[in-house]
Amino acid sequence: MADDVEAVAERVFTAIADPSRRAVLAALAAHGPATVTELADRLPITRQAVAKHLALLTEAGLVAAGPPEGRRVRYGLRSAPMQVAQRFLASLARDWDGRLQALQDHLTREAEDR
Amino acid sequence: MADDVEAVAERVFTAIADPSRRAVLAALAAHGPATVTELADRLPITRQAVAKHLALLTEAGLVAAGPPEGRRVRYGLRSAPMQVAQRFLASLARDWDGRLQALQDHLTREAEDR
DNA sequence: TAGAGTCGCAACCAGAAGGTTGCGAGCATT
DNA sequence: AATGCTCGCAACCTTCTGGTTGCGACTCTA
Repeated sequence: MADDVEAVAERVFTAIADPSRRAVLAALAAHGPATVTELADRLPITRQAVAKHLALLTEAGLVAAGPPEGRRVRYGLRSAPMQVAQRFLASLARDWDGRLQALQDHLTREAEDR
Repeated sequence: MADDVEAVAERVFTAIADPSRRAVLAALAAHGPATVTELADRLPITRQAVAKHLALLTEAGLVAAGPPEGRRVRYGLRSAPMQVAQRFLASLARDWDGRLQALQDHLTREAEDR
């Protein structure tokens, strides 16, 4: 299903890297679940543009379609993938700092040898 | 200077969303600071492609050019922006959970009224 | 001083991304 | 039955992006 940590993180990052997408997420966070047209009203883009962004956000797991109320479909936030991305970032930073520390030691040793 | 939290986070996210860029960062983390051509040797892309990615990564603050050693230029990792992005993610998730909790309460109250 | 290696700049190309417009189809309300 | 919504699909356009190739310039060393 290709849902290992890095894959999830990649989708989350590409998702929230776009300003329009962040605007969609912000609108959902501010006013609660909403339909496509409601979001299109609040945002400066077309309904179809919103729909495309919602598709991508759904793919990333950040958003999910609620139970269909007649013909209307409401989308809501899902914070689970964010925590995965967060952990990914944390482990990355940890690796870097470890490497940087090792490099620092290495340079120190080199300087002492000289 | 446009270096508020959201701007930094956006650059970091777009930076690490790309697989080639993550590969560059991984190479730097694994073998320590390196020059453009060294990185191009380890990766399946051209030197110029690496150079472009390094420019973007530098712009994002994730990488920095070390002191020039003659003509050679070594690039190293900087983890500071990662922590900014991490905090950004954390605050986002917190906002969402708060909103979701509020919505949950709202629905519960509505159900009880009925 | 003549190579060999490294770097930066510019042009170019194909494909992906963000966005719009234009439909046709399903539910309502009147 | 007719109007008025909302939704989904498809085509199209423009810009951004990842990547390559082709130089010219600089540094080091034999």
